[in-house]
Amino acid sequence: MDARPSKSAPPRRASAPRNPERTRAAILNAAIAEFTSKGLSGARIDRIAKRARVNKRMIYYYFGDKERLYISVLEEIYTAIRTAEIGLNLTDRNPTDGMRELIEFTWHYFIDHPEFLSLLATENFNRARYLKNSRRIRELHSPLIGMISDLLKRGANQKIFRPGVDPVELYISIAALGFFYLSNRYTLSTIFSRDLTDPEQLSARGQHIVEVILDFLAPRPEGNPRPASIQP
Amino acid sequence: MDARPSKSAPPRRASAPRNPERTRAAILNAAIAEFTSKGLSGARIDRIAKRARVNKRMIYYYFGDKERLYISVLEEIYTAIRTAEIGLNLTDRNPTDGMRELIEFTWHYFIDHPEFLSLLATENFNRARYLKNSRRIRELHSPLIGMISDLLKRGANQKIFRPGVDPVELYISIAALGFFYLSNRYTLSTIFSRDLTDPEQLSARGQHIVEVILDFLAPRPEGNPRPASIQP
Amino acid sequence: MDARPSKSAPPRRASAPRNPERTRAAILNAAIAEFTSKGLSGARIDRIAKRARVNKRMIYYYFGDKERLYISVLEEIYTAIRTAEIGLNLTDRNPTDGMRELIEFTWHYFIDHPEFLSLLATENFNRARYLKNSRRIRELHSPLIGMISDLLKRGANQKIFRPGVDPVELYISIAALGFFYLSNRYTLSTIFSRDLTDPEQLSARGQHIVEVILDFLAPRPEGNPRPASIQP
Amino acid sequence: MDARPSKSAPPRRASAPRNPERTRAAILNAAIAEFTSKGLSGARIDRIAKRARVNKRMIYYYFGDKERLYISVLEEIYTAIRTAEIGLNLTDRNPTDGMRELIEFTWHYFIDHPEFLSLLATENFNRARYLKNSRRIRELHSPLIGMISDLLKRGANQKIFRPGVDPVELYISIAALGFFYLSNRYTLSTIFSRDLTDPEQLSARGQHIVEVILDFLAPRPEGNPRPASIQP
DNA sequence: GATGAATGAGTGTTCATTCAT
DNA sequence: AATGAATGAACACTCATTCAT
Repeated sequence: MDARPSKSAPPRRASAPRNPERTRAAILNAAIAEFTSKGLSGARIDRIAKRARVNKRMIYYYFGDKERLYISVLEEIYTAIRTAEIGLNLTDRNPTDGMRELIEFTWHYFIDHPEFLSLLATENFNRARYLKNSRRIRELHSPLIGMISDLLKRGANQKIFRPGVDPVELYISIAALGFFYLSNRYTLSTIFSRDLTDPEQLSARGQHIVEVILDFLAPRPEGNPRPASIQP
Repeated sequence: MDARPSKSAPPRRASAPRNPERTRAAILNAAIAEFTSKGLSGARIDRIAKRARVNKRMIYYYFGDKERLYISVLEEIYTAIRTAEIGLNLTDRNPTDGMRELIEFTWHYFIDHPEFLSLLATENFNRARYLKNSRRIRELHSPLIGMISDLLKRGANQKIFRPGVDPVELYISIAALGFFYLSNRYTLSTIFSRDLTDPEQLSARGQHIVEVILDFLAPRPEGNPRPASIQP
Repeated sequence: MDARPSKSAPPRRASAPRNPERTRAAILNAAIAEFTSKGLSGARIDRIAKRARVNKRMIYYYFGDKERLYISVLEEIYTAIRTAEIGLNLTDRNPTDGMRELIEFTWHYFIDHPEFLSLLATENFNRARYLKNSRRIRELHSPLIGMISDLLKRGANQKIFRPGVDPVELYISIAALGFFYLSNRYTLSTIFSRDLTDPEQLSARGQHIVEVILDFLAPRPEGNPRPASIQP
Repeated sequence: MDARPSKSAPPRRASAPRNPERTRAAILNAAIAEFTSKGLSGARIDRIAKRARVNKRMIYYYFGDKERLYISVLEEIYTAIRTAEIGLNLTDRNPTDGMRELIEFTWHYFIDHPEFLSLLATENFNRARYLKNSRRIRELHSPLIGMISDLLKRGANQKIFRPGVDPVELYISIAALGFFYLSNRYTLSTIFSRDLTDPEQLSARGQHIVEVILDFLAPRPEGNPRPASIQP
């Protein structure tokens, strides 16, 4: 109604104008939140703009379209976890300690980064259609496998790990035991009438995962093979 | 469906008109396919009607709206897996055999029913908002837990399973090791450059899961605690 | 502001509801008007809906999208002129009379149907991209060429027309002399400071066109070739 | 443009920075191309900037807005053809030769300058709304009419042209026979299944136009009026 | 003179749902 | 029980134009 906007109340912005980096980051963060909570087809460009306190047009200016914004989000979150993993520096530890740390790190990373779980669920729902179009992603993951291989090798040499364990298979199991629990806790809590989000439950789950993986890695006692594996 | 197609016959339909049960079933199956491949927000009522060869209006006639149709789909697929599990009749087998059978059944059920994985992913994405509104679901799952409890108890009594294992925690791990591998195989295949859908990979994964779970269930050898669990 | 729409004034509609043919026709006529005045890229689906007093969604229901609506418009106007031409029944007249009638009909059709001129201008601007995709168009135009060929043949036999005139080339000239004058009258009026839309100007132009074409068709007088064509 | 591309050179531009004239010309040429191929409402400021290798803001700096840029384009192309016509120097030739040269020049100018045809089509589509706002345009066209009047007068005096021919009407016909053929060749080729763009067709059309116009200009043979013009 | 960043009002199109028969 | 027609609220994306430097 009033043509003269009052001096005292200019609308606050998350990104100061004329600050491209901040604008871009604000959009990216808003997009992570939106895609996390709504998925790809459920996400709304309008809401992302509002969350980022940015003109909708800017999203297209910086990212092209919804799809490429989504791909940027994927690259962002994958880069984040792989970067954090490298910071673990497991190569200096004894194999068991190192393995336990990796397991616990993974578990806590999943707990602390629900957006990672959610976005991966979304992307797998789409059969990784968008991830496949990302160039930056491919080379990102070999350090992780390298670290795990190193632990397994040293552990086998010291006879504290069984030999012949495949690092990819193992990592998938480490991730699976935590990822599935967390990403599916909503239906699981409902059908089993147990609140899996409860801190005690989470803590117990963490120990369970460590135990399951380390039991699997333990070498078979000589002359005393596990009953489980000698079933006819 | 019609064995005698006459010349003047109108185009065949999945559901003969004036056959309520068949119409309802056709809609439900079409909805399962659509929600599986597109998710909740991505699913289109129009496409479901087309898939079911049914007038769009019929969906509202039989199911009320999109949300209630989706809930019916959830009830349908949960009923299917729990019914199949009861058919296993594990109570007559020795604990190790029974456990292995349950693990393998679960793994193969997941492989054979991608709609189950996909719909659960969708529902968990929505934090089980719709499942919670279903009355039929709650009582469906206790037989499964009952069966697992029975196996664990008998195994512990015979000293072939370690004592004190929680049946819900265990089932979650059994499911996790297969579910995560399958539902996330698209991103995993991409980032690790390995085709996880390959039949050999699937077979190896099945054996891996059995081994991981049975290793965990194996009792600790007396005087020979696993190195893994005694790390300082 | 008022949530209760008053009984007395339900918005009038051009097309009664539940009358598909009328709805379709209303949309088509509105589209002709809109594409005529704004062109393809300037036309607005919203305005067409408003003109047709129809819900915007109905346009997509009946025509698919803007492009297919535009193609339907093209088919409509081409069908109209070719149908009108067939009604001329020139085959019963003497060649000169028949030719004059065709010329005058064409001239007056152009005057009376500015939408025809405008839509053809639009379509040629797009290099007939859309016309080429129309199946219904191709066979529409041979009757016209057939009629002209008949006139030319009879005229040549009676020695009142020169022989060897190509009917397509001739029709293009007949159309050109009227079409260009009318479609370009706006810039021509401006640059030559003469109101070409004035009825007297239009009438004079009609006579001019007849004269130009019939002069061209007249056979060369024996031993008296036209000076124009023997210039060194 | 630059003959000595140095190694460290920044990407070449159509307009070197800080060179106002070149920048302006680059924009104008890019605008001609864009308006020619897309029309007024279809033209995009962004694309013009890209074509001109110039910052979008510069267009506003030099031309004010899209509309004024478009008007500048119109002025440019009209100036070009009228300037070329003056170069013909018809006043020194005999009337028939002069007329034939004017006809052929016009025909070839249209063939060689599709942007002229296209932009006039666009402008007439808008009923010359923008041309009317141009001051520079009005006085541009009298030399052409002067030249035609001179030819007609001399021809009539020498009895090789019929008397009383209106120079504006005649020029419109000369232009019409070529302009319509070329600007509408896309739909005409489609509906008559004949490739009007073919060089042979173009050549035949040129001869046809000359013949039609010169036939019309030829004086009526005494005592032998053309049959065409004595119809009751 | 020149530029990257920012904006608000559209654009064509889609969707779940309801109406009338 | 079954159907074609109709609706309004979104939705992703675009555009000419302006701001700040």
